[in-house]
Amino acid sequence: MNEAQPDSQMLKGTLPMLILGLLRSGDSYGYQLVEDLRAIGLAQASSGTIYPLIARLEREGAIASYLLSSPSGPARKYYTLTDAGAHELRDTAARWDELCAIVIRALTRPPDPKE
Amino acid sequence: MNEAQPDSQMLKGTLPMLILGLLRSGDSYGYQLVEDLRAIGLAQASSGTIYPLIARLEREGAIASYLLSSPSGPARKYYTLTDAGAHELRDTAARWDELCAIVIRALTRPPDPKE
DNA sequence: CCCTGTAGCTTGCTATGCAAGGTAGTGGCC
DNA sequence: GGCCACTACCTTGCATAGCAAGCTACAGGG
Repeated sequence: MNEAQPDSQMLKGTLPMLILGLLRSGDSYGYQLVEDLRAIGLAQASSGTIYPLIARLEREGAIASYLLSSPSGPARKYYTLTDAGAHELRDTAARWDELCAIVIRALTRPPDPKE
Repeated sequence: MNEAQPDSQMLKGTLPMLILGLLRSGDSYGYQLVEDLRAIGLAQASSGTIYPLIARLEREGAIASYLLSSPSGPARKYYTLTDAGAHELRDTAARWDELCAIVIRALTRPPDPKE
């Protein structure tokens, strides 16, 4: 029943891609992004990871922010994907695909007959 | 022409799986494993990464080693997959599959209609 | 008045990939 | 002999990034 959770090391480098990917389907804010990540299977997603990450993405220009008041708490800081961010997402996804291909090659390699 | 290379962060946590996967097709040694990783597409694979990693895997009992003289240099330290290592490989591969599923969910999420 | 939920953020820890460098054995070349 | 290249092993120091823990603050309910 307990679904295997990807450990935190395995997650490294893929999280920015996940955030940018989520933002592609509409603007969002930190708290919501954490919940979205949990909803798609990343139970370990924590705000201590996400907030520094989105701060970095904004600093790098991949996302931009604006404030909107919340009906149930402090103001929300919404993030939107910039053109640079969309480009970055495509690049990162290409690297991800390449990594997937490498993993497949390593795990499906035929047995060495000389042994 | 230049194939996208997965960056080093993205690689974290998957390298042990790759090593164990390669060893499943036959015993090998550090130098050879580095070359194998390059052959399957990981151009950045370096001995400074692999040697500490296989040392850790042996310490943890996932692999075991034995020495064999080389026809062209110092003795080779061959590594073989233990039962624990095979088990570890299955577990890690399950976590990898789960991560792949999460990535797909994040990148193929339908656009938010409310926007 | 406190507790829960929402929403933002920081600090300190840790794991790990990698460049750089170091040692050694074998063989080829001048 | 002296030098270089290739093979083969290993270590040190650094940078990155995920995460637990903790902090502040607003809103509403008991």
